[in-house]
Amino acid sequence: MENKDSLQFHMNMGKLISSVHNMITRRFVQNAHEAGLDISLDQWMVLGPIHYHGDASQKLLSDFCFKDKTSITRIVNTLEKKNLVVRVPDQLDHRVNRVILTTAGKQLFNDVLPIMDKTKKEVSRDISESDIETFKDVLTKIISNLENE
Amino acid sequence: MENKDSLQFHMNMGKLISSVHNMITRRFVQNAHEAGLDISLDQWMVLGPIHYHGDASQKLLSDFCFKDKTSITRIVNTLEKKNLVVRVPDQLDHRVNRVILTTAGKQLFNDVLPIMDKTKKEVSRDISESDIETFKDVLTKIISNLENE
DNA sequence: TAAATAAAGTTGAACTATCAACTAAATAAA
DNA sequence: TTTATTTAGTTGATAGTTCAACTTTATTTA
Repeated sequence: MENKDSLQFHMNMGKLISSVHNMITRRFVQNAHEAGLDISLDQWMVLGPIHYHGDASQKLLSDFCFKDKTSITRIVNTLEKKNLVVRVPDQLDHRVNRVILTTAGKQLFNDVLPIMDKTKKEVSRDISESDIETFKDVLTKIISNLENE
Repeated sequence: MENKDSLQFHMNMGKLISSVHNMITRRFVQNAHEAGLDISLDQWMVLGPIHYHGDASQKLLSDFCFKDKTSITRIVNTLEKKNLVVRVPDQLDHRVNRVILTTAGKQLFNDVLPIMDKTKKEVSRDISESDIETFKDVLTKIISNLENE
């Protein structure tokens, strides 16, 4: 495996991020699956803000998750199909959907929290607090670098 | 946008990585498109190792890119459809495909290199060398944390 | 050597991402 | 007020991801 390691050494940032992204996604789904929970990382990333906001519009979810509105439409479709959320048309602005957690959705949210923690621990094992901080700072900085179109 | 910023502040690592991954992908494709080049980040991530190795098997590409063999199959399909690569059956092991760059593939590779550089510069603008180093170290460490299944 | 197992790729299905084109409703401009 | 523009969301098309099931070829092992 020395060959692979040496290749890895040459990986650029984009490839590293993409690889890490895929690996975290896989590990999260795997951990959830082992706990008998059926949820993808993207579904979770949308479910969180829905829980947090109470009645988020899809536009807000889109901004918050840095996902395209089309992606949000389809993830909410999936969540709705699984009876985890419902769309409620806004009374004032008829263009807007408010996305609300069902009881099953709230239940799942609470069940997934420890899975999230477990995954987070596996990801950041043997990495110092200060390195994690720098890591998150850099990620945040990259977001602001790329945000202004 | 203070609201959005404060939300961003609460983003956990997984969400940050996922957001950054999506944003880099988008920016790369956008930069390529502005230069008249039609290539996705995933296609680029596979094209690179093909160029580097000369006659990589799909298995090697899979390991190197940390992508599922199914993903490699489909990305190579796309690259082949665009006449950028060809699959050549291995003479010794008939299970193996060797993936080779065509002339057009080599040309595109060279054309995309500066796009990659430009994107890299945009991504890492105003981030110190040492923070970038820490950032890459953490990514590499996460990969090794998650690699052992 | 014959049978079992492992490895390299492919295919189908379900989900996500992105782009472009679209509908419907709200707001701005004339 | 009527028209133009913007905004929220959906739909269709194409590409990539993952899982499971499958084919074909190599390698083990009995």
